[in-house]
Amino acid sequence: MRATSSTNITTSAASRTHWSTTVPDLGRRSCGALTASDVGATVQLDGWVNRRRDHGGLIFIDLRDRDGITQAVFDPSQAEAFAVAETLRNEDVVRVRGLVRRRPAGTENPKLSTGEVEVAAEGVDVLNRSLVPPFPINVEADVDESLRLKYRYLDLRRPRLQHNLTVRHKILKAIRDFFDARDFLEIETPCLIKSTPEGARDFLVPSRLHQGTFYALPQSPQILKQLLMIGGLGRYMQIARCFRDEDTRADRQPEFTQLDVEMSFVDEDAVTALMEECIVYTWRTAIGVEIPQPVPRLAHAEALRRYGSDKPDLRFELELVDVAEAFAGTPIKFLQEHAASDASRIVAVRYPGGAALSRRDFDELTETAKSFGAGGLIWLSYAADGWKASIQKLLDDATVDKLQTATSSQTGDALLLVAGPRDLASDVAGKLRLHVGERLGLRDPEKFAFCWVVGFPLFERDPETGALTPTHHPFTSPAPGQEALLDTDPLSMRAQHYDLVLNGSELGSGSIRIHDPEFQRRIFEIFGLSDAEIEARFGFFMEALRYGAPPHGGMAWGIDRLAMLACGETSIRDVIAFPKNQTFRDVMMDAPSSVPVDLLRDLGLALKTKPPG
RNA sequence: GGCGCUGUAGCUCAGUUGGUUUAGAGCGCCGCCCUGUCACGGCGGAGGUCGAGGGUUCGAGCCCCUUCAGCGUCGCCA
Repeated sequence: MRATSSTNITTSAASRTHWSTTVPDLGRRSCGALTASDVGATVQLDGWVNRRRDHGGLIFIDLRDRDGITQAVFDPSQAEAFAVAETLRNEDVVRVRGLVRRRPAGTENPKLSTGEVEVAAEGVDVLNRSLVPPFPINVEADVDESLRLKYRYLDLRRPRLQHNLTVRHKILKAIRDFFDARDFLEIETPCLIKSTPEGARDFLVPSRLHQGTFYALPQSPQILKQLLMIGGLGRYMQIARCFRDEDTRADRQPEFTQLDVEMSFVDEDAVTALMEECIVYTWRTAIGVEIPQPVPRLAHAEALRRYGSDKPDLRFELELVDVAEAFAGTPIKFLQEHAASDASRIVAVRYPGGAALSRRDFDELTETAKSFGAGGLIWLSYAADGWKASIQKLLDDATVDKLQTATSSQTGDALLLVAGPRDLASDVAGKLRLHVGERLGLRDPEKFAFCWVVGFPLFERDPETGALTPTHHPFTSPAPGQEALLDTDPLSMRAQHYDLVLNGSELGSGSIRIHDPEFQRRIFEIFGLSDAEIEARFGFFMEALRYGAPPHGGMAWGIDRLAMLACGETSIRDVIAFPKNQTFRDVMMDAPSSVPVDLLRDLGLALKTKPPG
């Protein structure tokens, strides 16, 4: 579903009338260009038959191209053209010549930009015929996505995808213009690189010339852009393709596009300030939306406390409220324990108007909370005739009043209470907050609420193994002056890391990088790498750090998601020209697919698993 | 990888408790008619391995098992 289908894409006057390189052909027009001021001109239109309305003695052909739709009228007085028009069908490709004339009074079509006029056809060439398309091109019908993907070239003819790809182009153009104006160089980095143990699984490319060895496709240009800084390029950007061989998931593609940026001699404030300017400029230029500045900055801990998420949706308030105090003397044992423990939280999510919900609604909310990982949910409602709660008999008026004051609840509101270990309670409450926001229609897709989240911990504990792992990637520098904590209290270290968040989605993240080789080596060690592994996998990088690596930092944005949100779409597949489906297959080309045995032999490979089919 | 939902005409879908003959509808498609439509209109027509395989039953689109595909969701993805 598109929420911002009304977003206007304006096309410049020049491209409207002459978007072909065909010269000289002064009569050539796009199908969205003609207006009353063209009346009297003889023109030529090339396009697809969007629809034919055959009245027997008069035939209307709606001619469509990317720019719009123009009505051509065929009259028996032009016998030859009329005879051709009788044979036209949807998606045939035609060239129509004729005179632009004003439509008869009362027959104008206000739905078309060209609706005041029509072309009285004098001649028509059929440039190509079309089979009957497997799904309608000329109406916004609901079509199974796998069918759309199989015939992607037909889906691309529809206005929705043409609009989305236009917006995406404008975003990329705005970004490039922005960085070009600030002395950044767009530098291409290779796609055939070395496999390095990073976060995700690498795609591998077997080498024919060096059998038994493999290139890896980059998960991101991370190391390469750091090497560009060591190479003294100073300011780099790239619209880069990245590849990760991970398990499938909604809104994930095995290849995706990143804006990649890196700068030397900068600190966190410099990078975030620049990137903030960039997003403001991009939104303004690409979709005409002004982002209020400054973009709010939230500390990581603060984001978790107030919103229960490190990527909070700031389109609405409904902040979480800690209410442990109200339960200090409660007879309810588990609440009393959580209230007393520093490792726990008791969090209230206010549900405006929630007192009107039925018992059954609250039961459903409880199930929802459980699906988020909660042990259970306590609800409390402030109805006009008194309060009600899931633990009615265990609550007293004083506690209920305290809760109402603490959460600024009004009569008619409800509270959803979650108690548990700090991280879990925050997470569940944060998800409930989003759920309530969703139910109340507060997550308006036409609203854009950006924020920065900063001050992430440098390390976290792997919940399964208990081992220390970098919160983001192993190249992130700790906050200035904290290096010594590595030996004493690593979990207290803050990272010079920053996330840009939009409407509850992480759009991108960046950091100031480590440029000290010894410190980098120690981080790799914590990452679980032995000296031998560091040498084998990152030896080239470690060596580079020793040749005068400048301080540097940067950021990367997910362009697919950015474009998706800008277009008001809910799937990144709708802003990618040729996406893979949910199982990462290209159903149009049929990829991945088996290959001839000779190719494998040339590569020195043999299959252990027979390909299907 | 786990769980859930879906699979019937080209498309979007209906199909009752397992039992009316030839499995329906709208759109699309084909033919004929129609000079102001723009979701044109009128009349007529074609079009189905009910995802695949197996089972239960006198009888299966419907129930059971297996399998394939798609979608959604969670794990996973620095």
